[in-house]
Formats: sequence, C-alpha cells, structure tokens
Amino acid sequence: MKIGELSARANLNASAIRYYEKLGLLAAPQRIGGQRRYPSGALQRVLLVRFATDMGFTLSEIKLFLNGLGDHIPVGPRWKKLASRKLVKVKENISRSLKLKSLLQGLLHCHCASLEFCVTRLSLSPNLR
Amino acid sequence: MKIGELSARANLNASAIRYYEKLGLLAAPQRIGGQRRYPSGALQRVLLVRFATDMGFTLSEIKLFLNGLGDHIPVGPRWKKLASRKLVKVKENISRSLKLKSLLQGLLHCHCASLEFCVTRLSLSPNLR
DNA sequence: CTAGAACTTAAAGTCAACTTTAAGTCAAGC
DNA sequence: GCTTGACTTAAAGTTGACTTTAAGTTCTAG
Repeated sequence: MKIGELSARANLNASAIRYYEKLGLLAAPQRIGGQRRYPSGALQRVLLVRFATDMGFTLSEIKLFLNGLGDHIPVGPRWKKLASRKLVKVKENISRSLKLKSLLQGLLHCHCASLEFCVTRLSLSPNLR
Repeated sequence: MKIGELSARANLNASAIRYYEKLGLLAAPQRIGGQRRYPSGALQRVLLVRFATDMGFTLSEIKLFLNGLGDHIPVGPRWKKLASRKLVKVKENISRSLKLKSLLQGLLHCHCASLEFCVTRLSLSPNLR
C-alpha cells in the first residue's frame, strides 16, 4: 500500500502520515524506488492513532501507549500504570459527558436557562477563597 | 472581585481571562481606577467556559453557545440547532469513551493484545478502497 | 509615605498538530 | 517515450489557546 491509499483509507492527509513517522508513531516502512510501501498493519496503527487523538490523547502519549502494545508481548507494569491513569481520565470524561448530555437535552425542552442553572447541573464548583 | 481573585477561583491564569474578554467570551466588566471588577456571575461564566473547553468545544463555539443563553430569554432556534448538533457529538463521544474504557479495563487484566484486537474492540473501520 | 504586590497594555512567543510550499523524482497509462 | 499524477524532501506557515515580556500604573500594608 502506498501512502496515498493508506491516507485515503485512514481518512487523513498523507503529510500527516509522514509527520507521524517523523515523530516515531509509525515505523518507517519498506521503500520501493524511494516511495513508502505499507503493510496492512500500518492502517490499523493509523486508525488507532486517529481514534486516540480524537479521544484527547496527545501524540506523545499515544506513542508511549502503542510502543508498549504488541501481540504475544505481555504489557509491562509501566504500560499498565499509564493505562490505569488514562482510565481514570476516561471515566471522568464519561461522567462529565453524561451530565452535559442531560443538560443539553434539558435545554432543548425547557426554553430558558441561566448560567447558574447550567453551572449547578454540571456540578462546577469554584476554588474556595 | 478583581481579576486575581477571579482567576484563582476559576483556576486559570489572569491573562486567559483578559484573552477571553478580547475574544468576546466575557463581557468587559466595570473598572475602578482602570482595574477590572467582576460581578459573581463572571465566575460562573468562566467556569462554564473552562468546562466546555475541557469537553472539546472551541472558544468560538462556546461564544455562540453562551450568547444564546440567558435567564428569562427563550433560547432561539439557531441556538437549538447548535445544541442538538453538539448533542450528537456528545453522544458519539460517550459511546466511544465507553468502548475505550472497557478496552483499557480488559487490557489491564489479560496481559497481551494486538493492534487488531484493539481496532476491533473499538470498532474502527477503514474507508473502503 | 513608601515598598512591593497586583494590576494595565500591546506585542511577541509558545506548543501541538498539522498543512503548505517549492523543487524535484518516480511510475502508470497511452 | 512521454505526460501526468503520485510520490519525495526540508523548511516555512497556520490555527487555537494561551503565556510571556516589557514597561508602566495603581492599590494596600506598614
């Protein structure tokens, strides 16, 4: 697979793929006549990277994650620590998103709302003093 | 409330608050001797802005949202359209986060995993052709 | 009254994640 | 064989969301 096909399938720009390679997120692939040829596994990797960036991971976090991940290679304690910290964030994000969801649904039905209403609905609290 | 107190309570930099004001996200407050004095409502507004940026809204989206929102002022159809579009995104985000959560929990228990495993668990699919 | 903390501005700097540009090389179809 | 589209590079440009800087003003505690 050349870079054009990979980028089309992963739905991003070819330059982004070269950028990922430069950052070490993607292994440098085989080349034929100077042009990159990707194995199908590269597509999975790119899809995962896209998913993770959408979920708010930074590229350097993603690099750490993917490097600790491989078939038949047990995930190490370092990876687990990373993952469990990220899990906490994901859970927080879920509970906030659920609150936001019900707030939005509510606002689409009852026709007026104050900032205060939103703030309490979302349980946003200021620092004391 | 001066800008220092507001920023401390909202847990962000005072310069960020001035930046929000410049973008029109925050109304220019009363001034005493050239210095900004905020009513308590400003804190709520800032808290909401912070929440929304955390949830992945851009500042210009937030501006649109907050401007269509006020006590005793019915939210308009334009606002509702925005909100229902955002609601869709929030729901998508929730279902993806739930998948990610169970994937991470799974990986923390069973000790090996392939990219392919992750990709299918997250239902990531490439574009055809 | 004065030192120092907190405020003011405009403009420049930073960071992440890319994209665009320029100038050139390779490959696939006619 | 030649054109045209896809590829190559390094370097510069872009966007969003701030932060930092520099130079100055104002408030507050002692």
